[in-house]
Amino acid sequence: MTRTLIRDLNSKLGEAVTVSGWVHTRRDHGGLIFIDLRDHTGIVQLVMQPENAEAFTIAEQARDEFVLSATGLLKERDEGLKNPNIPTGTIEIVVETIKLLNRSEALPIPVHDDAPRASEEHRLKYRYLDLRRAKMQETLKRRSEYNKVLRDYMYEREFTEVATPILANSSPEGARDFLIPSRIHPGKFYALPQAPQQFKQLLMVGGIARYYQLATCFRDEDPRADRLYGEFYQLDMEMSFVEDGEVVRSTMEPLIKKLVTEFAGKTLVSEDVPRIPYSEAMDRFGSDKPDLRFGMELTDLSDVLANTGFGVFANTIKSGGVVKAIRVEGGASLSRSQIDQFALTAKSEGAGGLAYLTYDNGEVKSPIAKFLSSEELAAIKERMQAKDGDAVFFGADTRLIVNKVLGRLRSDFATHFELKDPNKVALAWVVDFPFYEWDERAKKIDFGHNPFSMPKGGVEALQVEDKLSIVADQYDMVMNGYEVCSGAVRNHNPEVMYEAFGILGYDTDYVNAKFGAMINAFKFGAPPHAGCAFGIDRMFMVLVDEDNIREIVAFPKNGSGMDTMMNSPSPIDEAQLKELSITSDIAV
RNA sequence: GCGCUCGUAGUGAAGUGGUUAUCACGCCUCCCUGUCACGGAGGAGAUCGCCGGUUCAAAUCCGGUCGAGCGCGCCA
Repeated sequence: MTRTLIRDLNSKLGEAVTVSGWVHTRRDHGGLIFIDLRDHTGIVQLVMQPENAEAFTIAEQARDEFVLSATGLLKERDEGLKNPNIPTGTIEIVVETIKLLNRSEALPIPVHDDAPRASEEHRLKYRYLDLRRAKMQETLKRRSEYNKVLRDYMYEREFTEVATPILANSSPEGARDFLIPSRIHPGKFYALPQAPQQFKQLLMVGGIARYYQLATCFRDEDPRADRLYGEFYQLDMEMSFVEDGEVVRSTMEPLIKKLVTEFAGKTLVSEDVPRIPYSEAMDRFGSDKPDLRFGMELTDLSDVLANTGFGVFANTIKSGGVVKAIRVEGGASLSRSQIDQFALTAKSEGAGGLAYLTYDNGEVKSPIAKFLSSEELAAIKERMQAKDGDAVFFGADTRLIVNKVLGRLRSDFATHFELKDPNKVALAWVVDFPFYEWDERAKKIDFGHNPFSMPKGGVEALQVEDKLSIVADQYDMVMNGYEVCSGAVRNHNPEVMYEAFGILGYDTDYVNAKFGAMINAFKFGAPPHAGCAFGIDRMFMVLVDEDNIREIVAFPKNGSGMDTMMNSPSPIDEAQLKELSITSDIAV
């Protein structure tokens, strides 16, 4: 008899049916056994009665996660026996025959969603069992739907999906590469692409005016809760002959809004997606990826406190630093030990300490209040618009450190006071990233983001005295405090490339050697082009309310870059290494 | 590479110097004909991550080490 999916049973009442799946739970009453059988569409109750000895014996031996195929009469349950708590609670299958398709040992981790969840370490080691949980089943299904939305949208707008090479070339800029030794060319290596950046620009030169790809990207950098180790996916896209805003406003914004409202069922904080210059984002929010679901902006108090008697503030300002503050609504309710925790966080971000004022019953309370004049206290209250119940937290240091510390605190306070509404999504474009940045360790300037973007103002803009003031025609999209996209108007002019690298001290030979394909291609009628890439794992994570990116990937690497289930990475035997002309003592 | 937190039966947790290390789920045996996280009786299962130290006494305190999570560095 053909197998029926459990979700389709309702249309077969009164018929003989066959269902296959796993033993979800078994309830043995001695003279009557129930088994809840689970397939990928649902759960149904099987009833085994002793009159049917063969089936009854198998049911007696069955245990959790045994694999069964059962045939019997599908009937509506008698009144009083129905269970309104489950979708198939009004029906059951009175079993005639059972086939035991496979057994299962006692489970190392629970498969039921209502059981306490095992540690991530165990879940990843037995991921194939973890994936049986309804939550994980649902997540992978949603991910598939999400990918379909992306593909359908791009296809409908006449973007051509092109696969670019996985065996690519090492790039001198950016993250660490994964290298693949070449067997045919001893001593030479492929690299897995960190992004299809150069290939997609070459596609523009190749006349594929609208390209996209759900591209696998590889980077050998340490992971985070929102960053996978090793490999991740981008919705990578590029367009030729685009006018200002065509990539961002007319093409990608509607897709992201559709994902937020239709796919995720969330509300946009603002239909209009603000463009915030990088420097303004750092100043107002202390972050280049600010969460705009809440305010709590950073306020500069350096002018008010320039001549204060509080030495820490005065000395900071005198030596060129700044004093800024955030007002935390309801912050006066924080206990001393809670504030100590936030102070610890502030220190971990580079602060010397965490000064604060609390407002209660018309009074200011603070360990530092006695160092501040009444005029200064009044000015702070006025500037911060502080009222009873609030607290004001200060950062005093270089502008860089103050922004970093207060930006982190702003986010942590918002989490503490539950200001991050999971049903809302705030989008923003952060624009005007610096073309060059000062590399403190190397004591030289380097590319800020991406050597392939166009400096705003073209080649003339590169002539200015202060190279750090040059702005790139480059932008990020921020979603609830997560960077989900990076894009740019590309540089399609070899002269600008040479000039941009020349400022860093690289001559044309260097550029020709490292980016020969692009430089050559640009000499043969390269169209102006622009594009972007969305980190689609991370964006999906935000849309489905997960705070760890490994939760939305079937087989992620752990925090040490290992797959403890497959035991990778693993040693390679001597013969394989020899074939790759790798001679060393690393073989085990 | 650095910082913070954690490591106790198969799983998840409790135990912060002193009886035989506690509980829940799971597992094993037996009983049970309407349960649905079935119920009842009994049982097995832990060198408290590892090494060293302090102490009359260490799961507990100290040092080291290994592993995990989070953060920093890093991520054009």
